[in-house]
Amino acid sequence: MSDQQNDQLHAMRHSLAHITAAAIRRLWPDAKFGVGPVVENGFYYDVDLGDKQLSNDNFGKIEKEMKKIIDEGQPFEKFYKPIDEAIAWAQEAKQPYKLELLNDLKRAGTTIAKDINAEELGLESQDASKVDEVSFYKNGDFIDLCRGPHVASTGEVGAFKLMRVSGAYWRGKEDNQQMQRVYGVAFPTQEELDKYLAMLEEAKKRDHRKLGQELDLFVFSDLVGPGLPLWTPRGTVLRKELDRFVQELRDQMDFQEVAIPHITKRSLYERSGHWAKFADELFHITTREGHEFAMKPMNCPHHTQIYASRPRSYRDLPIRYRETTMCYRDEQSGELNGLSRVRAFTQDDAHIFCREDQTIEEVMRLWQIIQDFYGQLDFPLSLRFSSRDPKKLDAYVGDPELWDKAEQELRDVVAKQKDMDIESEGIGEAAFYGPKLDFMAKDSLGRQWQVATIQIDYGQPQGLDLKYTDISGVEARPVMIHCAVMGSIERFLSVYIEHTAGRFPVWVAPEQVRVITVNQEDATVRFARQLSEMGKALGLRLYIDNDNESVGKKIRNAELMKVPYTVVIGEKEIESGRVVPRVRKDIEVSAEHDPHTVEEFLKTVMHETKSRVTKTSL
RNA sequence: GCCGACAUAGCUCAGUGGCUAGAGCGGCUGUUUUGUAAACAGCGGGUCGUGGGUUCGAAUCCCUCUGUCGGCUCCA
Repeated sequence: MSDQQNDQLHAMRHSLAHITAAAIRRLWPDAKFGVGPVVENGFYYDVDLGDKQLSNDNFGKIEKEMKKIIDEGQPFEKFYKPIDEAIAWAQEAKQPYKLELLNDLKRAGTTIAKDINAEELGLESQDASKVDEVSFYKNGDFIDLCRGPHVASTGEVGAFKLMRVSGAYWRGKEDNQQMQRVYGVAFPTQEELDKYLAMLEEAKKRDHRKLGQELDLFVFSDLVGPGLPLWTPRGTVLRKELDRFVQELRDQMDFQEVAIPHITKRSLYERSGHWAKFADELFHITTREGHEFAMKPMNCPHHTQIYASRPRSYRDLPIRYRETTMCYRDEQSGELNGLSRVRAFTQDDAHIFCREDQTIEEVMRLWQIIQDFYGQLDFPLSLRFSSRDPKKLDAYVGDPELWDKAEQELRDVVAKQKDMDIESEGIGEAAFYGPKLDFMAKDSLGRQWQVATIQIDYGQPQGLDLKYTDISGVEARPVMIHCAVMGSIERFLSVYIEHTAGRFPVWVAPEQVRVITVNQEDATVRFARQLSEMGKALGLRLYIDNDNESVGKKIRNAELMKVPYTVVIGEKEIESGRVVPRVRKDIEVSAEHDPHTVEEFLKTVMHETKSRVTKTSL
């Protein structure tokens, strides 16, 4: 899409936000309005209707009113008011939220409280040198404080649909009044809107919570508690296979596996800095003797204590630890969501302790692991650079100079990588101990998810007083590099399940081959068992369906479970000793479905498993 | 945590103040021995999420708690 088209779409969506507000005001004249910006795929408007609760049932009415306004083809007119007149207008119109914004504007030269995103308030271009004038837009009798731009008239806004209403804090602050946020999506044409809505439908169909249930991958128990997924045998296969792949890639880089307890005395986190920052999010434990412990919310402090257990020489570095292990965080109940946000999650974690002169090379090699992993899984990656918030420097541990150094090192690594560039900057999204390179995976529906991360950390080695002896016999401070490839396996699987719609490639599939018997005769069962035993000897995951059901029914069941290969065993197979594998429909088949000997068939499946191919060769 | 919606059998769902709460699928039993996406019959299966209230009477109305969902806030 060209910039011009982009600007046009932005103006359409922004104009629709105004039309939404205008329609709401026609229906509820006492409505108080907050802000109404453009967001991804659409727009929203925050409103305060007093005691009146909006629900989806009201959308028909609001949309009808919006369509009237659109049909009226009201021109959008821009005009300016001196700031004091604007304030008088807000008082007159009984718009306390607008009044607050205008008063801020007058006082501080900006409406933007330091802690709020300018774009979201829709006012960043109300520039400080011109505080004596504020821009307004008017359509019909609806006037709104706004920087624009808008389309020429309400008749030019394309296709839209109101989607949902939800609570939202005024100016995004938890202590503030909660308003009702009306969301809409909008596109230039009905076709594009329909396409977007179809994508949402598809996303709903492949929702990992739904597929997790249907494919028997994981469950939640009310007795165990929210945010604590339990993995079934099938789901556990996914976890193991993916993790094994990560570890094989790491083994090429000489990582050593370590193991740590899942709790610690509070003193560790006081030293690392976690206690001060995250005490509320820790699961706390008090022993019967009154000592305070906590469940580990991450692994780095524990790992540092293995490093610190003996004197280290510059010759020992880099020391590379890896461990796939569970962490526990007391997330707010409203934050929990399927596998994407849980209270117990598994990190495929790694920590490197190295000399400063080794940092860049180590980061580059970690980067390679990440690329290999996501390349194999057919995920395009993009890069996000997460740095300190320059306004909240006290929220971080470590010397500011070392932070600058760490951020520069990460940028240097990016500069050396030919095939990827920083796509977005997450200012204020760094960890409290160091800046991050975050890798975003784009799934098959075009959605982006943060997955892998590489972090350079000078803060914790300092706080925990890690050292080594350098070449001149002097004590030196190692650098710590954190790297997770999947990040949280739970979260990664939520993405991967939706990316594949549960149609996992053969090497990941919990069940690779289903053997279906035509009847329950001895010879049939014997042949099926033979095939299955041979497969298991090769390390394959096979399951025999010998139920007293029609072949059609058993095929259907295998299809529903998205098993990649199904073979039917009956008289023909017993006589010929050959099978005709049925291949899951999404898999591209290069050859005809020729009969294979059992050995040939199993060998092919094994080859696909060992070399982790995504497409089948049968 | 906050705002709102929702919670009926293992699953998907019907039942909006009035007989003993239903269906399909799944489960079990029997019949059938099946050839590439659903054989037939029978039988089980529910403290209608929890606790309280209103009422002659509550799955149904009200409150509490728990859980789930959509957002907000948060995310080492």
